[in-house]
Amino acid sequence: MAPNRKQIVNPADAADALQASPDGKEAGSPGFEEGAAASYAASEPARPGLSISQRAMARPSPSYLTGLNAEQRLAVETLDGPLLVLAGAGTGKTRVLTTRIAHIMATGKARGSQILAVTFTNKAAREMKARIGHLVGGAVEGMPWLGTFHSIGVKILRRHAELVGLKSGFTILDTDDQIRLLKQLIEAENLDEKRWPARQLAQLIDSWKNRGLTPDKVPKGEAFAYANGKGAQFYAAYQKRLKELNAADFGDLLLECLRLFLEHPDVLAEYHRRFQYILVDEYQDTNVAQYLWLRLLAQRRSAPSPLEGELPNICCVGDDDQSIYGWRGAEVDNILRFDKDFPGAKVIRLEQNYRSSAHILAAASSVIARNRVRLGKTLRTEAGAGEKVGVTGVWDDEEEARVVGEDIEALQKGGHKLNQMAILVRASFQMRAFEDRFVTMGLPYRVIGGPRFYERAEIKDAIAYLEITFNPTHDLKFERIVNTPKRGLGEQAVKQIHEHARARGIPLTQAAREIIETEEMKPKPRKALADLLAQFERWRRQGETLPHTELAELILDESGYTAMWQADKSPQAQSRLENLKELVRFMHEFETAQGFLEHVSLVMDTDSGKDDGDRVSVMTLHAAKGLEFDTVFLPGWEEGLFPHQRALDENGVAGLEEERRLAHVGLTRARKLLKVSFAQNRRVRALWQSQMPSRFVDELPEANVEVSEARPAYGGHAGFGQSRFDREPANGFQSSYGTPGWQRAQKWQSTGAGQGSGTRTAGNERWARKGGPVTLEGELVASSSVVSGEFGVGERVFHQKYGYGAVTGTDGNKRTVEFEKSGAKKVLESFLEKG
DNA sequence: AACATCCCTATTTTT
DNA sequence: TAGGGATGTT
Repeated sequence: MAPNRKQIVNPADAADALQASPDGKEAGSPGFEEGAAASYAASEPARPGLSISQRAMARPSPSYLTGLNAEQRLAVETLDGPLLVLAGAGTGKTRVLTTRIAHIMATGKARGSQILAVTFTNKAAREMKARIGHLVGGAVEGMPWLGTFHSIGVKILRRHAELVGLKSGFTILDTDDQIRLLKQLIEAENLDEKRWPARQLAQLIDSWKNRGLTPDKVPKGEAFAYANGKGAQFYAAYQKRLKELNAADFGDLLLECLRLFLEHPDVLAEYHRRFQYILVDEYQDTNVAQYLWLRLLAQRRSAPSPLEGELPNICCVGDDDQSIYGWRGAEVDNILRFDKDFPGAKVIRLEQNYRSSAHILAAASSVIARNRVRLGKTLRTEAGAGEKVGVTGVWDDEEEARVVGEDIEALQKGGHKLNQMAILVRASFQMRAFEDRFVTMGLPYRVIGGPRFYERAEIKDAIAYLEITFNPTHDLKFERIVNTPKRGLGEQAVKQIHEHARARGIPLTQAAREIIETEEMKPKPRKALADLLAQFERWRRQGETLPHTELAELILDESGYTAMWQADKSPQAQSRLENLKELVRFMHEFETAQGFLEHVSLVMDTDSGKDDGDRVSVMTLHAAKGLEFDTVFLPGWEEGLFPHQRALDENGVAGLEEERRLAHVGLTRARKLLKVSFAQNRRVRALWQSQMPSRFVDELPEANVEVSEARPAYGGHAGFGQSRFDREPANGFQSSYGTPGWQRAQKWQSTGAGQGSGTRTAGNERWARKGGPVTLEGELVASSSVVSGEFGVGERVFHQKYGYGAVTGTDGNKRTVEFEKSGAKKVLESFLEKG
């Protein structure tokens, strides 16, 4: 599908297309907060309470500026004109952003309410609020325009809803609703839903919206990507339906805002006056629509004060090397092009890394340096060399999980907190092996990301009940729960309601109400429907008096929804009930049901970030962006998995580079310890595949890597054909043997419980390790959990794979053994047992 | 309406 | 292989 959708429209062209509407009368346009705008003038101090001398004293070095390095400080103090802050991983990006805001307010350049600060996630917005509050020493109530693109979009849209064909109370559709709606449109067109899935259309429409394309602007060629050219028609029909339903989907929150700004320059001008400073977090993740939105807001034609130049005060912070969301519309190009989009822009690079030790940083830098499309940064650290990056080859995913599990246990014994360890995978199916292993080990872990709270069916159902109670015209929510739990309103009944509604052009609930007055429907469903409608009505009345949380409980109860799950004997039913309780608990944080619903439709993370103890985190690389851990495990570095084959197939070099950025994100999550691994064999769907180590493994510089055991003796094993591990055994792999790192690895590999030598350099940690990676002689053997003692020459030993034999030589942690059945082999001592 | 069976698909995922 | 969704059967 849409193979080259990214190439077709140049964002800049799209911008021009959208800007075609006249624009120029905002200069003296009357009205909105004219007076207020005047008092907002930048020369006026925001804190008139401060005397000049007080402010002057604060000027030399306000306390919030101390501790910033030179480049950070410059980024904070360069207030006027466009500024791009290229903030490498771990360089204090959020600190700069928040300090900058504090600085703007402290210097009296603008008040909190005149600053637009956008983030991508609610989490980021929350964090910024908290940190600004900390800096300013108080509440952040003064920053109403700090939020996600979407939440700010909604806020603006609600104020001017009528101008784009909505009413202020419009609802926000989630993906389910969106697809249900499209399905109906597709059915109405008598299109084969099999051949043209609604899901695909939804994605297509999303991608158009991401690029700021309204139905009339969809490129001809792309419209043909769906149903032989009906794509754009469906898009237009869909938008029309949304307006009828008084609803907007996520894309609309931005796109309709854009339309609003373009069609109503006076409204745009109002925001021009309002926003004296604009700050954008994670700029590398913006899509075209967001870019256009920002550009419109930033490019005010008339400066509010003659003292201010024409240059917009927009500051974008981001890192092109951490752009990993291209697949969902992000345009790295936005950040790459910043200085062209905003003439006169200054660029400041934050290159001082405060997170990782030198080996880790060097490894990460070297990998990302292979990307051709990047602005380029050179990260520095003052931290010590630290540990080299561990690279391990293992037999399969099971062994990988075991090895990681053992490492974690050893670290834990050495006093490391599980909270400071993470396993970052490329694809979520990889998590399973780890979960299985951790469960058997009894190792506490938590999975981050995964199916989100709000995406769970029971949560959506509960929300649908609430929504339909307060908003009877919400057809999609009605449909969702008419027959959940089953109440005899099957396909037939729903169809009947639908037809009536369509014929009369009324919402479903109203149609239902009319139908039950007639004899049209069979008695049974008719009664069920009448009961349901009566319930809606009753709940609505009760909602006027009951607190919303009690109402929610009542609804879940009386609707039979809770009972439905109680009766369900599937294993997940219990957790679903838990989730419902959690939802109600969560509602307590809101004043009203409406407030809750608004929040839920936008902020779909519950961030039940309760501290549930010391646990290892397991998550995808994508989910890890922005986080950091002392120890990071990066399993599954295999060609096809990472870089993912599909990224390569669908996006070629660009896809590879995004995968490489993902690798870079993963590597830079680690503070002290980083362990990369790859398996020779992995079950991909049904069958076992032999895997080749990822090219990214080879891109890790020799000098910063410590290979622990991975060389198969014969290159015949398909998996290793082209890797360094066998391409250049002499100076590649083997050269590591002499390094201190390698010797250290040997030491802890051979360290067992029965042995006293588990201590290791670098700090006071003790590292104990049973078993180890087990690639030997091209064959892999399951390691026994039984830990061996020391075996000397002449001792009779047993090996799980090769059987009995006698030790004939020693080499570090390896033993040469003359096996009775299979001849001489060199094996890791830890796999030997007493014979 | 409930249950069985077939068929398809299978990275990453915020809002 | 597994899970979900759609279709078919009782």
